Order: sequence, then structure tokens, then C-alpha cells
Amino acid sequence: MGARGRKKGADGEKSRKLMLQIAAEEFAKNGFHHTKISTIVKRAGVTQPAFYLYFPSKEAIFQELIDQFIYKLEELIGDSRLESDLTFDSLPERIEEGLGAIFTFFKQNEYLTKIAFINSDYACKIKEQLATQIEENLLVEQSYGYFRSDLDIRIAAEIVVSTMERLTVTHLWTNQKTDEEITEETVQIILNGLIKRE
Amino acid sequence: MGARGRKKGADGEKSRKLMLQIAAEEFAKNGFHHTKISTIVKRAGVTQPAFYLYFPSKEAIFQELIDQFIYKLEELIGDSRLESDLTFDSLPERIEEGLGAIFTFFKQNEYLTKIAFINSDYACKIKEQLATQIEENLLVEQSYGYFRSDLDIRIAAEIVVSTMERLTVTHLWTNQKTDEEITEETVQIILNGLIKRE
Amino acid sequence: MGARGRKKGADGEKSRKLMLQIAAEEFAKNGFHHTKISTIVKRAGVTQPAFYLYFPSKEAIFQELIDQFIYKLEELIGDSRLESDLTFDSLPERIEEGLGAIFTFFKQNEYLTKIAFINSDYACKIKEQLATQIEENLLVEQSYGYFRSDLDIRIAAEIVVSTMERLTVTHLWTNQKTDEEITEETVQIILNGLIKRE
Amino acid sequence: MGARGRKKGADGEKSRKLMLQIAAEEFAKNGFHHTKISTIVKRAGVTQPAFYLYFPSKEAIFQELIDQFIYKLEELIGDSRLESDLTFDSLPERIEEGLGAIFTFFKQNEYLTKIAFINSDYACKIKEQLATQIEENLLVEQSYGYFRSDLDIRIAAEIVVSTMERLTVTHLWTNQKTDEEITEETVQIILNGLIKRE
DNA sequence: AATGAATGAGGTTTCATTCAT
DNA sequence: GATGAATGAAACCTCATTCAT
Repeated sequence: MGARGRKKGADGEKSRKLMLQIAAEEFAKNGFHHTKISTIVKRAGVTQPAFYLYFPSKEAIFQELIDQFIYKLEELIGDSRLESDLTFDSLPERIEEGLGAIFTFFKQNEYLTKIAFINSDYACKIKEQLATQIEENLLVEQSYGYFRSDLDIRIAAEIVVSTMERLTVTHLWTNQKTDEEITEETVQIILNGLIKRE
Repeated sequence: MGARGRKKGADGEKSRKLMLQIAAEEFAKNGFHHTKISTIVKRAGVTQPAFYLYFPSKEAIFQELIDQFIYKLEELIGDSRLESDLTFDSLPERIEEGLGAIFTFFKQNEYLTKIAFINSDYACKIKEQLATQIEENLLVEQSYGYFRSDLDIRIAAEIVVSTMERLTVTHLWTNQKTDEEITEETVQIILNGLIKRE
Repeated sequence: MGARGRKKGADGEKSRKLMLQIAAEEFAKNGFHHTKISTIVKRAGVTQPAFYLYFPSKEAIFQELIDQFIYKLEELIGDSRLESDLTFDSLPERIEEGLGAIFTFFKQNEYLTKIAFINSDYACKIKEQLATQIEENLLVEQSYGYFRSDLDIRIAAEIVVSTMERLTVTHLWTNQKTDEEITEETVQIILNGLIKRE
Repeated sequence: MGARGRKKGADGEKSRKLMLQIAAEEFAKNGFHHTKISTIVKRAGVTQPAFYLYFPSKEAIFQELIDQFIYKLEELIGDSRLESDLTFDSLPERIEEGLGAIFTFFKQNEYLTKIAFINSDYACKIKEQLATQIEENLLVEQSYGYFRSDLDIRIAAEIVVSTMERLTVTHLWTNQKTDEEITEETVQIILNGLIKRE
């Protein structure tokens, strides 16, 4: 019942979504400039004008994917706020949870992440925002006396962001490590450093 | 002797170098695809065919800049090897020296670094090599017992590489910090971690 | 009675008329090529196929507007024939009446006039017909001895037609003059010329 | 000597001029929108990109033709200024000279005139300027007492402009009359009117 | 009477690259 | 060593029009 059993391509929303999905893949694999509308529509089984039925331009569909990423990421981060129980012992755990969620998100949204977080011109801004987000969290923790007070927390935040980006590309997406493993190792190093203590 | 009697001050090598330099700037600022041969030759004061006198293709001149970067980087890294005196106390110092040299190099070769290390498709490979380099050093240090043995050193190396990349972009090139400052802070965090110890 | 029980207030004739009206406006404002079917249907609140329910093509609706203009103009001119009382004294008056009627018509049918009389490819033919019409009238008057016999009446007719066109655009539609004023001034000049006589 | 005897198409200026000329013809015959770059280049014996070697866009080549027309027209009108000897007897002669020059110009520059004076969107402005020009002349003559003082000279000027336009199209370009004949008849009617005087 | 979805055909423009001199 | 002129290939986009329902 409802809109089922339509004949060939009679469902616009389907076409639209299909194109979005294909576009995500193409943009992720080839970047904006090497991605051709003609490829997208060919793979979607429609003609070029059909593309412009749903998207005003190549830029527009690209931006829509970026927005999708941003929306999803904000949704994710919005969820993971406001943790009250700030005992020292739970600190690594909590941090692990936060990072882990993001790694998992990156793992599950590889195309979008590649497009918006790794390769796009917007990546800069997004990373900046994420860094600020993380910085704020770390500052709270520093104010609680958990972190050394002589550190530039902004730099620490940048280290976290760049680490997430890189490990996602090198270890997560290559399946060299699971998100949990990566999370744990990262937190280990960032919190405790490399040096051995007796 | 040398370039004499040429028309219009024509010294081939000069034109070539000029184009390389301009290309570096353009590629760094606009990326490969938004950089047009026509712009390069216009700025160099020559015509389009002149370009093809010195470079077989757009890809070629780009690659040449990448190679330049790789060559210089290898030169740098080759120099900084062979550290004998491996006492524990000098460890942070030695690491700082190594990282600092690279930051300084990135600072002094902004265009090339942008092209080869930040934006290009080759960046992956280069970062990989650098990571391996660093990994090897860290492994030695680990084997000396300076670092914890439960860590995945490869991951540590990746963190170092990605941190260098990001801080170069966000702090070094924006003049928010000097290379020395960045180096010190980075080493501090990576070696000792964020957590305060009494 | 009439259109009852239709969906969504659907009265075919109404849609048709609405589209015609909107089309008139669009064609008048933007010309044939810059007028898009999509704009017409959007403004009419229907879909593209609905357009083709009533008009076989873009050309057809355009032609229908032209025909409308021609029909109305002929109606007008048909009315104003049959002038019997051809005394010399009433001549200017009669001519004023004739021209005035046309100016008024142009004023009241701005869109149609723009489309059919000013801008279209058919304008040529229509003007030609109008010129012939006027020529015939003038010839009668010439034969009565009211007009100089050394003049090329066709040329006089063309002057009248072109004057009407231009003044309509420059003075009538811009509200710089009323149709009466324009009529009077035009007749004055055409009949008596510019030169002062004592 | 000089640039002679070049091989096939080695003369850019020639290509440029050829395209301009062909474009003039095409624009005149088909209007802006029905004129295709592909037609121009095909007729010029070059490929599409060659067009963009010389003109930045379709609009640009069109505008260049308009500018050409304006320039030539201004040159013409500039020449025919500053008439001192304003005796009454020479008045028709002088006016005839002025109009005649323009008719001749229109005859000799049919394509350009069609493009810039008859069909283009700029035609409005150009006609307006020409009308103003003529108005100024007529006002002087009126102030000398040659013309009736109860006339709206602007309207007279508009009549002249529109008459020139129309007769050019209907009589001059169709070779029904020579420029001299048209000029004479026009001046006759405009100056003395249609009405017979004894 | 009307629609959601799709298309055929064509348009302008861009850019790396080469030919002949 | 250098150039003026030209091109092949392809990209994005538009619009009138139609099919199936």
C-alpha cells in the first residue's frame, strides 16, 4: 500500500537519494573536480537533466553532503555533552567514550567523512570547530586539576583532532585496527605520554 | 660565456626556474586543478608553448615540485640521524631537535610543504614514509627502555606526523607560535601526556 | 451547472485563460526566448504537462496572443471606417479620431501590443498591414485634394505607423503624455509640418 | 614585407575580423539568441575554442558590434555639427544633409544597424540619444523662429527618429528608394506637413 | 483535468596541449 | 629559445517537451 509498485523510476525521492549516495561515493573517491555529473547520472540510470531536477548544481549536491556530515556530527556531539560525574578515575573512560564515538561515526560514515572532514575546503572550518569543542572539554578538565596547568590546551586539542583524522585514514578505514583499539591507544598516549614511569 | 646574445634576455634556465617558483605559489594557493598553465606563463611573462619547452605536462611540473620537497626533506632527515649518545636525560632534547628541524623546514618551505605534504595525492605516501622514519627512531628509544613497552609505536609515530601537519597549518603558518614554541609544546605532550602527576 | 465536482477547483478554461494572461505578461516583459514555460506554469499554479493540455507548444501560445492582438486591432479598425462626411474642415478631427483610437487601444492593451506590435517577428507584417490601411485612407484624402499631390503617400503612412509605435513606447506607456495629447501633437506635426507660417 | 604570405590561419587579426564580420551577419539575421557560436566558427573555418581566443563570450562579441555601431554613429554625428550659416533658406537643405548622412550610414552599415539600432536591447538607449541629439538641433532652429513655437519638439524629434528607423527597414534596405529619395520625402513631410496649401 | 518524473537536443565555455614558424 | 594561432575533448547546464498514471 502507499507508493509501492511504481513503474520504472516513478519515485523521485528514490532517484534523488540514489544520486546523493552515488555522489557521496564519487566525491569521496575522486574529489570534487574529478567527479562528473555524467558519471553520477549514468550510475543512477538517468539522464543529465534528471540531475538538475533534484539539485541546482554540482556545488549544491556537494554542499548537501557536507551539510549532512555536519548535521550528523553535531547530533553526535550534542548527545555526548553534559557529563556530571567528574571523578578523576572516570576521566580516561569518559574521554575514551567521547573519542570512541567519533571514531565509530567516522567508520560508519566513511564517504561523508572523506568528503567533509578530510578533503573539502570546509574541512578546515569543521576541524576548527571540533578542536574548539575538544578544547573546551579539556579546559574544564584542566580546571579540575586533572591536567597539567603549564600546557597550551589548544595545542592539545589540535593534536587530538589531527590524530583522529590521521588514524581514521591509516588504521580505521584500512581495517588495521578497530575503533576501540584506536581509541584506547590514542587516549593512552595523549593522557600519559610515551615515557615510561616506574 | 653562458647565456649571451640571446633575444629578449632569454635565459632558458631562468625561465624554467621562474615558472617553477610561480607554479609552486599557484599550486600551493589554488591546488592542482585550479592552477592553470595559462596563469603560470602569464605571470612568468612567457607564452604557453614555452612552458612545454621545459616541462612535458602540468603533471610533470607538479611532480617536480613534489620531488623537490622530498629531496629536501630527505636531505634534512639524513642529516639528523646517527645519534649516538643515547642517555635518558638527553632524550627530550634530541627529540625536540628532530621535530624542531622539521618544523623549521616546513616554515621555510611553505609552498612546497603545502603542495607535497598537505594537499597532494602524494602526501599520503610522504607522510607514510615520514611516519616510518619516526617509528624507527621511536622503536630504538623504546628498545632502550625509555618508552613504555605496551604502546603501539606505529600509532605514536602517526600521532607525531599528524600533529606536525596540523600545527604547521594552524599555528606555524599563521604565526601564532614560533617553531620553537610549537616544538616544545608538542614534545611535552607527546612524551609526558596531559595528566598531571605529583 | 458549469464546472462542478472537479478536483482542486479545476476549471480548464480558467487555467487556460490564466496561462494566456501570464504568458502575455511574461512575453511582453522578457521576449519570446527569455520566457520559460516553467515560469508560466509556476505562476499559474499548475504543472508543465498541464500547459500542453491547452497549448500544443510555446510557439502556439505566443501565436495565440498575436492573433488576439490582430483580431482586436482589426475589430477596432473595422469600426472606424465608413466616414462619409468628408469636408475639409473635419479632416484633422477625423484623423485625430482614427489615431486616437489606436493610441487608446495600445494604452489599454500594453502587453499584447508589446508582444505583437513592437517585438515580435510578426510585427513587421502587422505594421505593414496597418500602413496599408492608413495609406488607403490617406490616398482617399489626397484624391479629394486635401493633401499635396507631390507626396509619396506610402511614405506618409509609414511615418504615421512608426510614429505611433515610438510614441507609444516613449510617451504613452511611460505616462509622459496622455493618448489625447500624443494624438493631437502627432496630427499637428504630420498635417502641418514643423515650419512656421505667417 | 610585413606579415604577408603566412600559411593557413597564421594571422590572428584576420580570424578575429572574419568572426566579427560573420557574427554581424548572423546576429543581424537571426538575433542574439538564435545566433550560435558554433555557426560563427564553422563559417570562419575554425573550432569553437578559437572563438574564445578573441572574444571572452558571446555577449562580448555582440557588445563589440554594438560599440562599433555607436562609435561610427557618433563619429558621423560629431562631424555634422556646428553649422553656422543659419539662414532660413538653407534650413531644409541642412536638415536634409543631416538626415541624409544618417540614411546613407544606415544603408552602408546594414548589419550593424540592424543589430544595434533595430533589434538590440540597447536600441532603446541609442534611439533615445539620437532623439536627444535631434531635439537639440530642432530646439535651436525653433529658437531662431523657423519652427512653430506651439510644438513639443521632443515629439518632433521622436517622429524623426522613428521615421528613420522604419523607412530604413521598409524602403532603404529593400531598395525601394535610394537614401536621397527617402531623405527628401521625409524632410518634405516633416517640415511642411501633408496638407496642401494654396 | 492534471501530475510526478524524465528526457533529447543543444548551448556556452574551459583548459591542457600542439603545430608551424 | 620562443611564439602566434589553433585544437580535442569534455564539462556544466537549460529548456521545451513527453510518458505513464
